[in-house]
Amino acid sequence: MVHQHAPQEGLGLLEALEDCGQRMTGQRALLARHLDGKAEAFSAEEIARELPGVGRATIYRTLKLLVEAGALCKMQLPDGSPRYKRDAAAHHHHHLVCTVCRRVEEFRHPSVERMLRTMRDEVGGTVVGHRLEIFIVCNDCRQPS
Amino acid sequence: MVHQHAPQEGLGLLEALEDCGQRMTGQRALLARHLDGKAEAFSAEEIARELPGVGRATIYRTLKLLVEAGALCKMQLPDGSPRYKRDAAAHHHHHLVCTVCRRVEEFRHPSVERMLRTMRDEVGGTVVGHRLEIFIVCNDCRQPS
DNA sequence: GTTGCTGCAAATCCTTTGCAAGGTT
DNA sequence: AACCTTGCAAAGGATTTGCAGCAAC
Repeated sequence: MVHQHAPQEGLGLLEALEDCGQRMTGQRALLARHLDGKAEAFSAEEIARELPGVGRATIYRTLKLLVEAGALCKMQLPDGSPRYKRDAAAHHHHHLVCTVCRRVEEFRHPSVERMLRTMRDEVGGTVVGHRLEIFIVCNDCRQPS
Repeated sequence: MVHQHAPQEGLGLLEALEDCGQRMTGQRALLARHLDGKAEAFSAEEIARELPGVGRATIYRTLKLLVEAGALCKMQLPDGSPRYKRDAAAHHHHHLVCTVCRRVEEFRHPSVERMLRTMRDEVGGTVVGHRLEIFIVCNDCRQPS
């Protein structure tokens, strides 16, 4: 079985910001609390809609901070539209994206790590990173014909 | 060794368009001939600059046709900026992106296929696609300190 | 009191689209 | 002739940025 990370809380996004030496403002606290509650991937626009009290610019600026802090990861759906997701795993993981409901799951699997280790040795050059997304139709979306 | 596809010609992009039943216009021929000469990945904007005689809209429309025809693939650099690349391999492959010079190579490797086969069985849901990019510093960019 | 943060609006980047005119089959 | 394609300019989505005012440290 693939190990799918539960939508656990981790450290909380506010803490992530504090750890970067950022000032603690009302907007950031609001945003962090709001995002902490999101198990699923979301778009910046969606957040702007849900938090009319926080300016769009602040939302984008804060999301970027959180991505840089490693507390969120930014990814793209198959059609290229951007989504953010709480980084439940403290570290390295990959994404499983349902092409129907657009839900995103994080996963780890030894076969992926094995592949990456192999590539590290085989590739001409130094591997500095990667991106892996697997597109699926999830069990919930596979209609019970 | 990874099998890196040489920047070979393949079928030519014009043929790809013909095969889709598209009309053969002067702009399309120009664009196809121009892209045929490109070994490296490129941006749409770059093409628009290089072919001032062809309208931006036509360039985007034709690039999209070529992507749908499978003759080009569209990808994103690590920073998210979009790039197109001639699809040298007739089929399925992955990308090696140098984070310094931004050059993109296609590659295939059995370890990747093995990993995908494993994931197909392990994942909860039906796998319908994937995206894999490995970011490197290529040998040319690794400065001879 | 500094320095950093916010919001607004304007600006940017990448791309799509409406529409009238012209090219292809 | 019928239908597709083109180009222009406007529209659109996602983000960024300039800047003045305000809040955190």
